[in-house]
Amino acid sequence: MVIMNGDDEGDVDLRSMAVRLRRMTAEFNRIAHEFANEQRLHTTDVQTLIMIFDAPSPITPGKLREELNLTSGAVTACLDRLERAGHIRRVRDAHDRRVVHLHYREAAQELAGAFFRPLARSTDSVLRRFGPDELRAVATFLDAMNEELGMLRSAPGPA
Amino acid sequence: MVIMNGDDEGDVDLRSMAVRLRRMTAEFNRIAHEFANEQRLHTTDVQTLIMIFDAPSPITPGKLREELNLTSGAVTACLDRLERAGHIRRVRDAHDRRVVHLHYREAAQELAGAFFRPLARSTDSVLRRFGPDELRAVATFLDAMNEELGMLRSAPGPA
DNA sequence: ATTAAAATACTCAATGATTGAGTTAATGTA
DNA sequence: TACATTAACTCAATCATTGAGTATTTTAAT
Repeated sequence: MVIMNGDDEGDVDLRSMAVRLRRMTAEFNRIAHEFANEQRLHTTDVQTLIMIFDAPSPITPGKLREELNLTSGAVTACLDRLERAGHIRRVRDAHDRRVVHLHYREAAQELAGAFFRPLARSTDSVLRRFGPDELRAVATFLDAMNEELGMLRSAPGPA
Repeated sequence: MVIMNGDDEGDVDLRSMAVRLRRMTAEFNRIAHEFANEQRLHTTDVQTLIMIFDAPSPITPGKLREELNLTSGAVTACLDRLERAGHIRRVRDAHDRRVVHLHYREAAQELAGAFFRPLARSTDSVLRRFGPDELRAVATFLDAMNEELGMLRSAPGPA
């Protein structure tokens, strides 16, 4: 069977899909970096804010360290910057007093709005073109990718 | 109509889709950062290498500056590191001698292999679960997103 | 109870990538 | 020929990140 690389008619092969995915990641990163520059923030700070926002329940510095692949010192410095700028709040856990929970403030909500709005518009404009079945396929694909990628957490190598 | 947020039965809404996309970007970034650490490279270097690899024709430092949202000084430094490490080659354009074209060397190919292999395995394992129609839907979605995100290039603001 | 080990977040000096402002060289234009 | 533009580069200053170590709290063992 001949492997076709194009988007036009042929099968969707692994390589073309991987390039698409990498391209999208690059686009997202570029936008995040652009936004960070505008807001006098750092890319790390923006990534951290997004993590804090998207987390279903208040996240901890340790989890952030793991998710962003930073040292604990870098996380502390990043949280210091965000706290100093009034974007987040540190809250000590009452039961386990070693743990800190991170909450965002209104200032950060506005910031997040400014960041997400254009993205949401783009995403919405794309989603509108698809039917429910196709959307479900895309959602299932993304969920599967996220689960699969989540399993690639430095299986080898020490902590 | 009631907006449902879950993955189980309800419609796929904008919010849930946006979160999925952000999550995937975060996973990719984490993996790239992890790989960079292992290889004693920087995240920027890895991103640059990926751009050089995925570009259909040899890319220039100027294009990189634009894509990665860096200053030209940072790009030069990054390319210096990659060239010193034997990953890339700078080639002056014969016709416009201001322009430099970037080519990768074999060393970089091996590096890219080490980086992409696990990702490819994950992607492949996911793609295998979908039929041709669904795959086409996903591919179309990604293409549309990439085009739409590509249009979000700092429309306002000076260069 | 007491001690040791593990876990969480933090501190701080050193490193080094990135910025910001310029320079150099090549090309296009009046 | 002079002027403006473009592409890449240089370099001192800045500041995020690392790496090693500290402080505090919790868990497990004796």
